[in-house]
Amino acid sequence: MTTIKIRDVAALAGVSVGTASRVLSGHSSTSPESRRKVTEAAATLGYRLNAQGRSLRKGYADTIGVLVSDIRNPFFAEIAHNAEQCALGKGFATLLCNANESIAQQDLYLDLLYSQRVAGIIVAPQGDGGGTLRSLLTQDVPVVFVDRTIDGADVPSVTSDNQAGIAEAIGHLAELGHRRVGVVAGPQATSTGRERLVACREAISKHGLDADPELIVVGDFQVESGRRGAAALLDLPKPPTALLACDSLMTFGAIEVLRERGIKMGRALSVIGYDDVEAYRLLRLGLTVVAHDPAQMGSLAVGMVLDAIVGREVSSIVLESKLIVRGSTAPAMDSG
Amino acid sequence: MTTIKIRDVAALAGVSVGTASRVLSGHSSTSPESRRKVTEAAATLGYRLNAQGRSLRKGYADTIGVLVSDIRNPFFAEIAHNAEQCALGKGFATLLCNANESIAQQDLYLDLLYSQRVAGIIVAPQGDGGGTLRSLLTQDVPVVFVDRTIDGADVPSVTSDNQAGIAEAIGHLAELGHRRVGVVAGPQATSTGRERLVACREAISKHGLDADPELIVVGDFQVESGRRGAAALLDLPKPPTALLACDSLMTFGAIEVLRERGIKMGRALSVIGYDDVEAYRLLRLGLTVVAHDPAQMGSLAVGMVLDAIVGREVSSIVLESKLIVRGSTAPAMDSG
DNA sequence: CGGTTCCACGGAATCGGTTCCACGATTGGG
DNA sequence: CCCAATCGTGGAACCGATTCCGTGGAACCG
Repeated sequence: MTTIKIRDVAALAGVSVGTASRVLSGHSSTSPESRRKVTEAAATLGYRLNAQGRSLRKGYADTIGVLVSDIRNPFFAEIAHNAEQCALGKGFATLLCNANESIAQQDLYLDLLYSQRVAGIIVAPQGDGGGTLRSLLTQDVPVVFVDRTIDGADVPSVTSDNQAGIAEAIGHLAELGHRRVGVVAGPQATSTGRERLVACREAISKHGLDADPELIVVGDFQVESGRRGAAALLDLPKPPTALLACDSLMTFGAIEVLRERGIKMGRALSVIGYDDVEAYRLLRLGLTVVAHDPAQMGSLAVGMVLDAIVGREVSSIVLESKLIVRGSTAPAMDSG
Repeated sequence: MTTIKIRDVAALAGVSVGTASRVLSGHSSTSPESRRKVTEAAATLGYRLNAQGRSLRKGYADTIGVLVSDIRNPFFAEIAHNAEQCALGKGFATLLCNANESIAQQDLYLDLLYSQRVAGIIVAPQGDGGGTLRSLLTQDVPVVFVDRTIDGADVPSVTSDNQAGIAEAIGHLAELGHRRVGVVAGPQATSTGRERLVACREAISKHGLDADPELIVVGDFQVESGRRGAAALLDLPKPPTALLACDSLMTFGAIEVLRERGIKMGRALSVIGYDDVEAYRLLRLGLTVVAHDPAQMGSLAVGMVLDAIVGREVSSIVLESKLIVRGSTAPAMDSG
């Protein structure tokens, strides 16, 4: 079956290609008579637009790109889902891409999105801002960062106040009498990984907690690294009495280890997780978490990128990050 | 900044556009000399391909579409992630779309994917196969169904043996002495929802369990409907002693209700969940589940659609679906 | 040394819509 | 009644890359 082009529609309708195009894209004035004939012909033939042809001529597509770092991470899935729904409401379709926490894949998909001439790009970036990302910023496609940023890049962003969230979390543990707090930090190639680690060190020092460097392990935002990190901390000669994991997937991994070792959260060990993910509700006592609002991040980012597309000034937004206390944190048992 | 076209590259390299194209796409023979000059010129100018132009001319793109029904569902996130990684390995980029369990959105994104002239489409379909889906199948773009199917549609698919999985699950409960098994079934607009419900009824009847129709409630594959369903079952005058939820998100919802009511899984109530999702490991005693292999579903679907693209015959695959017994199921307490 | 083959290349047609331009017809105002 | 403005339309140029076709030159063989 050969595909139907606008030429065929025009022929059947007995009008010129130009008129058919005007009717189908609906932007110029056309007579009711040709509107009827063209619409009818298109329906009869089952005509379907070729987006390539259209956006080649128009120079851009009614499409935005959303590039998240890991679609299996429920936090990013929520951002992506919300961004997509919000964009759809504004008449933009979304191309969702998955960098899989790999800079090479991030570059690959940025290239793809740009080559598709999407109208704008929302990205949770990683790396140092080199590679495709840097060269992309010199092009005229609007980019908005979400969740993460790149140092020195002049790009509007929607982020959370990581520093405040972490400070509150460590403060909470300090109040409960914990002196040795283990931290499973995120990758230092991401702004969130760096900010959260810095905030941890600051808060630990501010509250005069044990600053033993062995109490900090660095993971990569994946479940497995949460497992390794938690295991390493628990295996220390003098293990921590509380544990903070700086990302939802690493939190999963850490909790798995506690399960396997029969360590009870909120009793033998206090635990603070990251992102208030739906799945945490499976825990009987609940999980104390540093919470963000991924849904809002997604929709705000879409608003910003659409503003940028029509040339409006947009400025960065920092959302609140706050501690939600549930059953997984409790006073230190062997304190003082 | 005006965008760089292949014409500019050719000019700087001192060759014709034809030669520049041949070098950059690398399919025809070119002299080492022009290869060097063109590559150099492209790098100097920061040339980036316009995919619109290319695929308009070639008639298709090196891109496949993956349309899942809910990206926040970890089961589909896993399928999508795996499909995308697998496709990437074969040189295809993936456009990931989210139907959000809505037929209208499914149609919208199918239209989008087709208008982008993707080389093939993987979809977890819903509805009766009408609308855009039916007309899409008359076009020449290969389609592969994943997880779900549409009755009467002649489309290759990768699915799980729902019937066997459910039979095993109900059999397990029957062996443990349960007579009243509550079921939170999926939406009847999906093949998986229908198959699983039928399998439940068959198994319940086969084992001579209580066939009280009130023991079956129908949800929509979302967390909230799992909550409502579980609550309704527990509120029955004569509540079930075991519960089976037919999807991962509804399982989440059901467990939340048990948490809130302080009902202990594996003691007061036996619970069987669906899909062996990572998050279930948060449960201390583990969750007995009917498990599939979403990773394999994703990669098999990609293999099939790529085969179909090059014109090979492909036939449907039914993957195993099996029960994994963990701590959430136990002998009935008030049995006999 | 002559003829054939093959390679690399330039030029041009092409993919499918959109939009500019020009023209004829219709309408309204003076 | 005539001129001007307006509207709808057909035709053609155009977006950027690929690919077909034809040609010139080098290489190879007899």
